[in-house]
Amino acid sequence: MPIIQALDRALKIVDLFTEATPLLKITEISERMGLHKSTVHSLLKTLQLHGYIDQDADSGKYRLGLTYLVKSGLLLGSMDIRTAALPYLKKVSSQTGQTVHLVILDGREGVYIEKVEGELAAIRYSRIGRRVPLHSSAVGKVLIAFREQEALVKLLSGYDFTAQTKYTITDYALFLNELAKVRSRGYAVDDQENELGVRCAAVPVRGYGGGVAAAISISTMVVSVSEEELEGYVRIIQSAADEISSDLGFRS
Amino acid sequence: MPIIQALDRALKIVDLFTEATPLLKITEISERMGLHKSTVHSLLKTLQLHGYIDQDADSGKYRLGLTYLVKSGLLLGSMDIRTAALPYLKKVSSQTGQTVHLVILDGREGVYIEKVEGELAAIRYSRIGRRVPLHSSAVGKVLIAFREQEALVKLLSGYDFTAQTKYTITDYALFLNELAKVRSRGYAVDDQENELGVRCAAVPVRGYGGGVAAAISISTMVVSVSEEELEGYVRIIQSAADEISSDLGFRS
DNA sequence: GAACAGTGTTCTATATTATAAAACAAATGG
DNA sequence: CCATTTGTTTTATAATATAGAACACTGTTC
Repeated sequence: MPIIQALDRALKIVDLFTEATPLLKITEISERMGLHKSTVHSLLKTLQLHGYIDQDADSGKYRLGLTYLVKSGLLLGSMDIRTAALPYLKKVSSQTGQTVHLVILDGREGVYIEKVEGELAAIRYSRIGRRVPLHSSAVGKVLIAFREQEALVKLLSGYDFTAQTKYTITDYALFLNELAKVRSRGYAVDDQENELGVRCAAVPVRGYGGGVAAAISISTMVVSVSEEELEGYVRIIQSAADEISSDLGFRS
Repeated sequence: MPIIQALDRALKIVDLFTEATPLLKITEISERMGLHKSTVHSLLKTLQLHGYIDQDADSGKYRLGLTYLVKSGLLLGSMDIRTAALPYLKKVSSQTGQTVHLVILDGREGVYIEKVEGELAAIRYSRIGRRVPLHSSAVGKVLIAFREQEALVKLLSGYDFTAQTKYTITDYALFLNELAKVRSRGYAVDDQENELGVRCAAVPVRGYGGGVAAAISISTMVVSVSEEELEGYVRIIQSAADEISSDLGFRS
């Protein structure tokens, strides 16, 4: 097990910032580490670049950076939503026999963070961690439909509406129209827009703050499930999503 | 500004763990970083050593470690207590003309995290970040007096009762007795036990959870302030501490 | 006010250390 | 059961971290 000295030293330096000594000078650090000033300086600057430490404006001393807050929030957030959702996803899948997904927004794409395969359908293209376009998927539509107009415009400026199938919406105005429909109905549909032969529906999961934290989708094969049947499934994933949202602390 | 490559790469790797992709295989990481597997492996193992990433038990995949939670808690905690306390410390100092300290526990020592000098007294030995023994200071006594018996015994096992002055309590049993007195009175006194000519009083500041988060002390010169006057000061720092505790979310 | 001790920073040489290739083992899957 | 893909270990080399020296800057002390 080879240990990278530079990295190891840097993380040990960070450990020097305790409740007792939240502010440290570069000289103090080099003394306590038994390292040269210049060595410590280089390590500190690199840590600072990533926000692991900050430099006090006037005193010039170093303190722990906000990256720790950011990453810990991320840690808690993602842990919660998956563990909260999984039992409900399994329930929906066993009720319907279809494949169910949990997807969150990452930049300008959706990302599958959970998948429960149904007995009836075999959806191949999805996999946990895999990315999915926003404009060609039900989950993608749900993930951005409820955002504020301003944020939405910014997100979609320069967006690449590449056609995935012949049914994919490739026009900006048409897509905005589609999103308005999603808002009014409360759920999104993708009718072979992402993959031929596959029709999906998706509903939003809301987090503590009320924002859309994730989307749940159900994927069906057009040859075996009609549009009417899919609408029935929508009600099922809707109530599952509501229960998950409630578990996450959302009150409507 | 020289950037340490190894450290920079390691922190970039950590950044790959997003809400969207909380679990990553070593191969995925090396692909996305454009680095060799073995290089990534070494970096990961070193990060893991410090708890910045964890390895999933059965899948073998990596995820963000709990160190982020620990350090962010630390960050919030220390930031809150100092900013919350400072205005009250200044008020006490200007009211009394004496020097006021804010001290927290770090291992088996107290550490000054704030100091407001009074006009009348010039306390030389203290300084922010400097350490003070638990057994010879009023703040030290307060910091540990309200801990549970079990934790207290563990903390004091093998404790070094070095005499700071001829008045220092150097006996374990006598010290436990002193701590009992602190608990019953609600405040602690150090009568030239840490420095000849200096007499201090200290009271606890309680955090959100109810535990003793810090201690506030007032330091006086024995030649200018009588024991009776010091008792008057105790009431002043007591109410200051209560207000700070309240600001920190403590409800009695 | 001048000398001084302290600070953080930049630059440069060299020698240590990170790096990636290869070889290995262990698991996965068709 | 062979073929892939995985994570890990080992090893050589070359790139990189390291610390020394020199720098500029601040604030203290006499």
